[in-house]
Amino acid sequence: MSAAAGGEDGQHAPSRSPSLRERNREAVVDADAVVVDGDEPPSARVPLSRERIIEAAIAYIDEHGLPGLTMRRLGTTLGVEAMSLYRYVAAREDLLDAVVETLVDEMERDADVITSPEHGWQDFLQRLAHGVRRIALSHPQAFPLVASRPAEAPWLRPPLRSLRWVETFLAGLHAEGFGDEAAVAAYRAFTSFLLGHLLLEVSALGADVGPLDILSDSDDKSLEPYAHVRRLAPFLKEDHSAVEFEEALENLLDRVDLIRTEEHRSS
Amino acid sequence: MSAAAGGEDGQHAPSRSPSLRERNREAVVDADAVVVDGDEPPSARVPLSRERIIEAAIAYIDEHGLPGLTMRRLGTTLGVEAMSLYRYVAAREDLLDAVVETLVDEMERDADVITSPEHGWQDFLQRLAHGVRRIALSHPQAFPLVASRPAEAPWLRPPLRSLRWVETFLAGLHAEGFGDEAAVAAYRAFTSFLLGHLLLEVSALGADVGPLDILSDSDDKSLEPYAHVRRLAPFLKEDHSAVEFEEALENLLDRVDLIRTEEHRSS
DNA sequence: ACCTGAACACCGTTCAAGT
DNA sequence: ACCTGAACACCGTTCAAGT
Repeated sequence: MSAAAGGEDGQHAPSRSPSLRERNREAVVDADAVVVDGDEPPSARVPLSRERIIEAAIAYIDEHGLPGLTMRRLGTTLGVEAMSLYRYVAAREDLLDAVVETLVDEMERDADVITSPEHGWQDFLQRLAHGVRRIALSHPQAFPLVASRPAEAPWLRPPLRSLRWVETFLAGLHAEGFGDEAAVAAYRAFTSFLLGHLLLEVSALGADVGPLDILSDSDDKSLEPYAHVRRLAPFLKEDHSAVEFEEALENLLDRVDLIRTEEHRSS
Repeated sequence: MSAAAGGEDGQHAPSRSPSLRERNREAVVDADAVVVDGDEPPSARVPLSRERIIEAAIAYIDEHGLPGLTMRRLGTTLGVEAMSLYRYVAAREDLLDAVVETLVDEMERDADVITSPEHGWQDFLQRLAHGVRRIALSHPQAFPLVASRPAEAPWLRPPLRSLRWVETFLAGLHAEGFGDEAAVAAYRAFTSFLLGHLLLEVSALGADVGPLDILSDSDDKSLEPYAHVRRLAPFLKEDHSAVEFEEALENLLDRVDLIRTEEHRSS
């Protein structure tokens, strides 16, 4: 049924992606400027580096999907044989871990995300949530990795799965007067809210435009037994992800507020 | 870092799994009893079937993880060459789709899940939620597939991603007096709540027992800059997944109640 | 110091051939 | 009708060898 679609993507991947190449070159030039500061051979081949490989991997996943990412194809993309990559990454698995880490850290360079509350904890959490959402939406193919890679510890919950972000989160709430248990409870609620929404949003983006999508305009026989689905099709097809996100975020903030004040009473 | 762990699992998979074999045999005998009804050759080799393959695939993923599942190894598990599988499944991708479908339909055989409300919609949704949770927890390695396989349509949201379950959901709420938009909004809220919680719970189960897990008992130098994480470690390490789930479910039901009554006022 | 050729053990998948 | 042998094009990964 859906096999044909799936079988396709693992095969040929013509690597015509000028923008990718440019981005890499740019990134490396930046790095050199900082480190070597002025004596790089002018027209020499840009050398490989871990960062360059990871960036290329993210770009490749964004363009061709995760299953399309192959050490050999990634090598070709970088103008190099696959074996060369192993100087910088231990294995494909290691590369995928690095991709997740880089994605999560991308928020640090997001100007709208602040690292400690300036206008109250609600604003703080709102910026954090929107920052993660921006990442998810700009890397819809790669984002699911953030959820599916095994975490380093059970309490390092996706999508805020780095020590640094957990620290930022807890420190922020602490500074805003949250008690210890309340901060942790808020962290838990926040992560599961974010993960559910963003994964769903991202999965909707990648949904097959299959036979079920024609469902609205006619009485498709395959929908025969599903009267309610058919009747509600117009509503189901509407995309409310943005407002849904805002509403759920509001609700979450209310819950967090409850958590906060409840703790004040009891402990 | 975590590369060694990841690299390991793709290699050797000694197939000593008597329980698996037994389950398959049993399943097939059942099927034969219904279809052929009495004239199967007594000690003949159980023939392959799509169901048997899918069941075996689920069992294999549960035991060895998703990346360990290989057409060739699955064949061996079933006492057959890999090529034989292609009589029943179009491709590995097709098999994974079938695994997801089977998992989702497993709820149908769950006695505690009812297919239309008997004691109000809250009870109905509660049973549904717990049913999905039971599946997730009993197949922690396979469950993420439910979220990551591309959906057939954007509005078929994981983890309730079958026409039948969406119909059941909508019909149930409709019967309980929900308006059209309210039922759809409830479906959206319900799925994202479920997905977030279950994915997080399942991912915690599979978390590496790595160096970060020792974090509590000593002042690990790697935690130096993370004062709050270190201080809150005792709280972070506590596992509250069950109560967390119940609380979030309660909250969701409250929200759904709001959605329901709001619609009554406006439309 | 950085990259590659050649090789190994594995993959998914096809198809003509066996029983 | 059902399964397999042989083959193909692809993988990840290692390591000795090239520059």
